[in-house]
Amino acid sequence: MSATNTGVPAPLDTTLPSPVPSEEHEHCPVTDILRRIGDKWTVLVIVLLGQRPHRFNELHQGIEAISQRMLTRTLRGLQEDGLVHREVFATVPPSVEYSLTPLGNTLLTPLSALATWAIENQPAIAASRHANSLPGQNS
Amino acid sequence: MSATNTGVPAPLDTTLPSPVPSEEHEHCPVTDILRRIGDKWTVLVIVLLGQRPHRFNELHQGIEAISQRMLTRTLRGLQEDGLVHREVFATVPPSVEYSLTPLGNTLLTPLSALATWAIENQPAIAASRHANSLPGQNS
DNA sequence: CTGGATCCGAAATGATACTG
DNA sequence: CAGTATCATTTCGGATCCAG
Repeated sequence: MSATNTGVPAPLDTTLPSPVPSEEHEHCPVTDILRRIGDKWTVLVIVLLGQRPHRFNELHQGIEAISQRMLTRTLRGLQEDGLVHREVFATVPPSVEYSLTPLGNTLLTPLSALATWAIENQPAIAASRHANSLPGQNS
Repeated sequence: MSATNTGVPAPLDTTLPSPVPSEEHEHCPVTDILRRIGDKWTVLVIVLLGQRPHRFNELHQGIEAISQRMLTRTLRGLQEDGLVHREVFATVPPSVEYSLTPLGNTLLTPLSALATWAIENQPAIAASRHANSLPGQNS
């Protein structure tokens, strides 16, 4: 049933295209993208690569808390989706340079919007989270 | 594999784990938000609630593929962060209405930007993902 | 220097039964 | 109707070893 809209226009200043296809067979691409960039390190890698191309060890040292395995997995995932370009230089020792593809570069725009929102509202979220986690001792 | 539990007491999976068990390293709020909305169902719930308030079963039937457990956990997480408001009506039978808070409503703006990007570039991503997964005879 | 392979624990998710 | 409790499965993430 796609006609769930009973003539009630959403009074929102943001026009959501229609990210809910209401089809259990097909999942919306929004969820798909969120599942891709919603992991622990993907966004950090994208942001770093958005500044300039990095080599493997540059990324590894730039994030510092990521393991080699997760860095490789993250880059492979981004590369598979066409967001990151991998170029191997047959030097000695070998070096691999990672960079954002044009497609990956366009992701920086909506990602920065979300980042701005997160930074702006992080105190409010932290406050609400902390308040709801505590038992109501005062009232 | 087999049940080789080393006497681990059954953890209560319905209780939300402590957000910060100890003096964990402080990570950027962007990653924090991505970890929150990057799960499997949170965005769908936010979008549905962005259209209009929904009751529990409305959300459950609107998504259809989510289990009661995950719907409850998703709503609890959003409620804890102050993005979703929960109002109980002491009727018979009881009904609970969920709606976006003003803070949660502001999330729709950057989320719609990301949704638009995802819908726009979903074909390109799917094509790249499919091409790289195949043993294609490229170059 | 890059990164694949393997093992392990933790967390997320799903299915189901039960309850006020 | 709106959850909660429990269990099983999958996925995620880290540590380590090993290879080109």
